[in-house]
Amino acid sequence: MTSASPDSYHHGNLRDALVSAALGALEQDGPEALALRGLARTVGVSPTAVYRHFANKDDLMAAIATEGFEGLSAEMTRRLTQEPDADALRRLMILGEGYSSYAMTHPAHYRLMFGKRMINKDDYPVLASAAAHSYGMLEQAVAEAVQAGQLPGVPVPLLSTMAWSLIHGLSTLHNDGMLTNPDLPQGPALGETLTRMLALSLRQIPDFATGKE
Amino acid sequence: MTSASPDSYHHGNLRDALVSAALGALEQDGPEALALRGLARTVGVSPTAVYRHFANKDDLMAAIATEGFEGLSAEMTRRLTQEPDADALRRLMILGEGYSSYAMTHPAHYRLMFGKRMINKDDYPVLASAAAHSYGMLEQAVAEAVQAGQLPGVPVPLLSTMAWSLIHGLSTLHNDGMLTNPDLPQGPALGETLTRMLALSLRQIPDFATGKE
DNA sequence: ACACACATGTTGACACCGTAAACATGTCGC
DNA sequence: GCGACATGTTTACGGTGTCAACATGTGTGT
Repeated sequence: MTSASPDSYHHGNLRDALVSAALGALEQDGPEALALRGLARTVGVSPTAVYRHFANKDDLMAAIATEGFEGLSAEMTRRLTQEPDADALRRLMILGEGYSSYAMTHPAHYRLMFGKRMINKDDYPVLASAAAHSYGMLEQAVAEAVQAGQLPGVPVPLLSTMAWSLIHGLSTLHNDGMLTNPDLPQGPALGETLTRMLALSLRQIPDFATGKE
Repeated sequence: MTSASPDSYHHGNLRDALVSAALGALEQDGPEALALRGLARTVGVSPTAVYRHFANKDDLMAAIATEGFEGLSAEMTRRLTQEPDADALRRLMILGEGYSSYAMTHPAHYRLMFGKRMINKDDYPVLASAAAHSYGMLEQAVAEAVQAGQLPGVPVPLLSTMAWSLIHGLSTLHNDGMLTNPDLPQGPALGETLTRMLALSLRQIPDFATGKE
């Protein structure tokens, strides 16, 4: 182990420096512009030094995506602790607002997190687990709301998938500039409004909605 | 103009051939693997011949994305005509099912359609208009359902955005392999179920859901 | 204290990509 | 029939990810 020796041959902490540089470059130029050689350049190291810390570009991106899901979970947790007395349905709203807010304030990072088919490919189990944890927070809140009688007895996976789809779709459409209608609330307010609409409408969903007619 | 002369120096219909090759390569290897040189190779033409028909790679991708939105709209229209007597709310369900079905059966194409920030960039107005048309079909069905009293008097852009977000989010999560819960309906059935849930839950949304509390 | 194993960083090379400029060839209108 | 123009080719450049071989420090065991 080395304490951060700042110069000369050995960098000290290249891995973290590369990830930091990547996060910076991400929101600057978008995920498509991410280049290993570019990162090496900004960190001040030779192009192939990256391969001492990451097997390849996908590996680097998986690390960045993992950090993204961790940040997403952290933001949701942070908001939950700010409102400790919220009931289950309110917690679901808080999660939705936190989720969409994080996604909308880190558009390039969020896009990268879903950019490649790296999750559940047996490779990158750490990433898969970080992603599962973020989704698990949503599902748990849904399950608790069902148990508390605040949501109907529709199967929890269905309700959770509906919630996740709405929040994820809203975030990506927003980040892709597809929601340009001026009558719409802008920015995080849009996430709040739609999350509220979702929660309140789910309360009333009839049980037979899941069956064939 | 040339009738399709099949050989020799002039290809006859390089542009269409390139787009076709691109569509094939898309679902085969994913949108990231799309390469102009690769397309030229499969079509049997020199690498730079592409530039006689497309200004650059973005231009080609915009054309492909445009075709995607047109196919999406066509699929939704096709399903509507199969059930001409459907009321407004039922039409909304049909659109949702058609949308998600198209997205899930053309995952790479659908990803490309939202892959780059090409829409609404003043460039590619044809693409922007094709995308707007697809969304417009949803919005129109929502508006008609509101007028028919089948959906509450919540502002139409909000309801439409909610519907679009849910369907889009569901499609992308599915295509990214994020919906692995075995208790969930698989494939198009998932789109049908969630679309039905959406439509039926939206019916019950309270008007005050859009306001601050 | 010292040597050596190992982690880390570098150099050079290769194949691939997007794209521009200059050139070749075929086609269509006058 | 001839010339303008559309279409396709060749060549070239800088960029990328990645591999193999090499260089350089650092920490550990004796």
